[in-house]
Amino acid sequence: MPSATTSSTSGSSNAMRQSGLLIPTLRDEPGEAEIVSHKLMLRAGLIRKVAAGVYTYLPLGLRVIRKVERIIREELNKTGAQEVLMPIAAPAELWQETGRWDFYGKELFRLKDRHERDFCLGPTHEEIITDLVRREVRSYRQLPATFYQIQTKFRDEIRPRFGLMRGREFIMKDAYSFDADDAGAKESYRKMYEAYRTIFTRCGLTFRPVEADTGLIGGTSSHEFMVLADTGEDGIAVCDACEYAANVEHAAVRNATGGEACPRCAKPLRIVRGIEVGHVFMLGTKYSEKMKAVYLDKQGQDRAIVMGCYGIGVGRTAAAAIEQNHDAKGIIWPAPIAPFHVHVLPLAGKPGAVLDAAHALEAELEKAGMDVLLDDRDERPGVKFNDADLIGCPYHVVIGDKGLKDGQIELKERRTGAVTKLGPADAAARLKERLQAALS
RNA sequence: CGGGGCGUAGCGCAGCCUGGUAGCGCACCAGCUUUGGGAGCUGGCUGUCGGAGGUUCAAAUCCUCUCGCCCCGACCA
Repeated sequence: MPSATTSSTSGSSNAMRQSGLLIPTLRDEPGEAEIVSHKLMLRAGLIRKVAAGVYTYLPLGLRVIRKVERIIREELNKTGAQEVLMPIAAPAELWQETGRWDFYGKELFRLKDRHERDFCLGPTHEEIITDLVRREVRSYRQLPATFYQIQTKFRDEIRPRFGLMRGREFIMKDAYSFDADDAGAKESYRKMYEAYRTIFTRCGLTFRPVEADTGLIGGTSSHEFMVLADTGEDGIAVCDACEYAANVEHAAVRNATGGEACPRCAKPLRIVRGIEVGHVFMLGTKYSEKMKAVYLDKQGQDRAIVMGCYGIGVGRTAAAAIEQNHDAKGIIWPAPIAPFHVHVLPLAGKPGAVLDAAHALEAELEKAGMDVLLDDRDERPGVKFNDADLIGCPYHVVIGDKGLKDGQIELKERRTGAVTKLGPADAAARLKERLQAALS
C-alpha cells in the first residue's frame, strides 16, 4: 500500500497555492449537466467542455486523472505487465486485416492523410499490438507477455453523455496479454482480474465484477467491473445468495427482471444499476489467427498466440468515484485519488499572523510528503469554506485569528465534518497518521 | 438516425406568444466599509440575442434554411 511520502504527482513541490491555479468553481449548476458527477466536475473546476463528449482537464481534474493512472501503473507493473505507448492514428490496412474496418461502424473515427490514405483514430488497439507482437515474437520462450498503455482514445459515440462518463475522446488504460496456450491465457486473465480488484479497491470504489458479453471486441468470455451507482447506464443482475452477478445484456440473464431465479443457485436475483469502469476479455485466437500472430512451440510447430485484452476507463473511474462519494455541498474524494490530501484554509488573505501560520504549516505538511493546496486567496471565509467543500479534499485545516490566539488550528474531515482542534506543531504529525490510514 | 427541448453578457436566466432597437441575479473592475459558512454601499465594464437568408418603416421577437448543445430511444470495451 502506498505511503503518504510517495504521493507527489507533479512538479518539484507537492504544495500548491490556489492563487496560482486555475480552479474556476461555479456557484450555479451548469445547465448542460444532468448527473451529479458531471455537475460537480464542472462546478469544482475539474473539467470544461470543448465539444460534445470532448473535454479539457483543468489542473485539479488532471491531478485526479494522474492519481488514478498511478494506481493503475503500480498494480499492473506488479503483475509483470510492460508499459508501452502506441499511436493514436492507425492505418486502415491493419483494421482491414481483422475485418473491423467494416464491422466497427461509424464509431470508428476515420480520416485521410494528404496522400488520401485511410487512417482511423484508435478506439482500442488489438490490431496495433498484435501487429507488433507478430513481428517481434517468434518463440514460446518469449511468452507469456502482457503489454499495456494509458492513452487517449477516440470513439465517435452515437450519443456522448454525462461528461467524462461517456466521451468521444477519453483516457483509457488498455492491456493485452499473449500466451502460448489456453491455460496460460487463463492465468494471465486471472492476474489481470485480481489486479483490477486491487485497483478499484484502492480508488475507494464499491464495485462488483459481473459476467458480460463480448461485443465488438469478440472473444470467448469477459467480466465487467461495475461500480454500483443509481446513475449507471448498465443494469446488473446480482444474486445476494451466491455472489453471482451479470450484466442484464448478458445471454445467461438477458432481460432478467428482479426476482427471477439465479442461473447458478436459483435464488431470486436483484437488479441494480452499475457504471462499467473496467472490462476484461479472453480473446482466444480471434486476432492472432486473422493477423497470423504465431510462435514456434517446443516441437518447432507454428501455433497461434492466445490473447486477452483488458480496459479501464480512467476518467470514468474518477466520475464513478464522485457518484459514490459526494454530498449536498460537493465532492468527497477518497484519499488515494484526491487532487490534494489537505486543503489549508487561512481565514485571511492579507499578510499577517494567520497567513504566516498557514505558510509554515504548508511547508511542514509538504515535508511530511502530503499533497497540499493552500487557499491563499483574499476571499471571505464563507467563500473559502464553500469552495473547499465543493472541491472535496479529504482533510481541511482551518487557520483563523481567534483560534490562533489560543494556539489552535482546526482539522476538519470532509466526509464526516468532524473537527479536531490542534496545536499547529501537532498538525502535521496527526494529519500524516490519519492520511496513512486513509491511503491504505 | 427517430422523438423532445434549448441556444440572449463569463455563469444562471427573463424578454419572444402580442415586432418598436436588450434586461435581472451572480461573477468581473474601482473605491470605501467589512472579514469564522457564498458581505454591504457607491460607481463602472461586458452582448455580432448561435449563423445565413427572408417579411417589415422597424426583427431577440414572425417565416425559411442551417449549425451547435442537452435529454429519451436505438447503439456501445
